[in-house]
Amino acid sequence: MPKVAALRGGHITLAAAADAFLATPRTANPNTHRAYASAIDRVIALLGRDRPLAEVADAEIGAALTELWGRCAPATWNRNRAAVTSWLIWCQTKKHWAAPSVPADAERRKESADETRAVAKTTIHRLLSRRDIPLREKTLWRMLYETAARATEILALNVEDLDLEHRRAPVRSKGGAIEWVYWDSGTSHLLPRLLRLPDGSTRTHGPVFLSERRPVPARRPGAGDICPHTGRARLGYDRARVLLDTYAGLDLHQLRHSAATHLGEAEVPLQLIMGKTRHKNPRTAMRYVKPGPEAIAKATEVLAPRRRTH
DNA sequence: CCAACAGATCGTCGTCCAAC
DNA sequence: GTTGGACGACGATCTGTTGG
Repeated sequence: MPKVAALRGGHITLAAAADAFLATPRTANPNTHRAYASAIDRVIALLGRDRPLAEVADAEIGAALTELWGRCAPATWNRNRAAVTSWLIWCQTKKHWAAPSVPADAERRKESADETRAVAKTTIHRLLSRRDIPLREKTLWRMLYETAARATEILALNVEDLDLEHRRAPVRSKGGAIEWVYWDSGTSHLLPRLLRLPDGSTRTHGPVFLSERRPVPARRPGAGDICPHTGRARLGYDRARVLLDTYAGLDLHQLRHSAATHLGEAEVPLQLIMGKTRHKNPRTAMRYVKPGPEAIAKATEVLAPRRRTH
């Protein structure tokens, strides 16, 4: 490192270096900026905001990362480590400041793909056949399991989206493309009941899943999230999450993951499971497909030479 | 009228996942 | 394998309802 650059870096505090980095627009997405800011801010708070950047040793960066996120999941560790790495490399290469590096021993961790938190098929079936579950929750959970869709996608559905005859509905993916989710007879029986109004008629428009209370004036949602028949607001993700947690101790995502896992256990081909879950990347879908001992034993039989009887 | 309650929402941080 | 944008999780908090 040239002496001039080292001198320039010597006057920069951690806080100033962080501010300079974060003030430089990197992406248009505010979430990314927030994530970077959060990670870097916690590190410099630990090390001392007013310390000169040039005086911080590599090992201190490593120790700070370990203290803050050493016990978090690998994905979290890697993400925050990447933010700090990006910041320090920017200081070194773009600004030519004397700055520490993320030490080699604070290496990236493997994001193991084995924990899917899928629950047993019997657990799902027992939950869905319970009699103390209100119609709305029962329909939502069954629909989530049968469609293997993300909870936000199902909660975003409107009555006019539902193709009840063909047991399917379009969901909009990120690129704006239309993808279809499919359900089975269980959901098919429940949906008409859910859409029925007290006077016997049927809801034709607006959110499929509604909150139980009228929206409070201070938090009135947009017109598209209000049922034109009842004035109720669309059921939100968070409320739906609390309900499933309360009744069953499960997460909404576990219904989707369990569906994919159960399809895999039934030896449904990976391509089909990907079609169902609408995963673009086989690696993602493969996380949920874990052949059990029985399936492996059965596959082994294929390799055995045929016995011939003479 | 008040306190307890429960549904609904917010704020913030953690995790997922598909493009690269 | 890496990255960063999108999305989920979860405790805290807000708000309307209910029973006394």
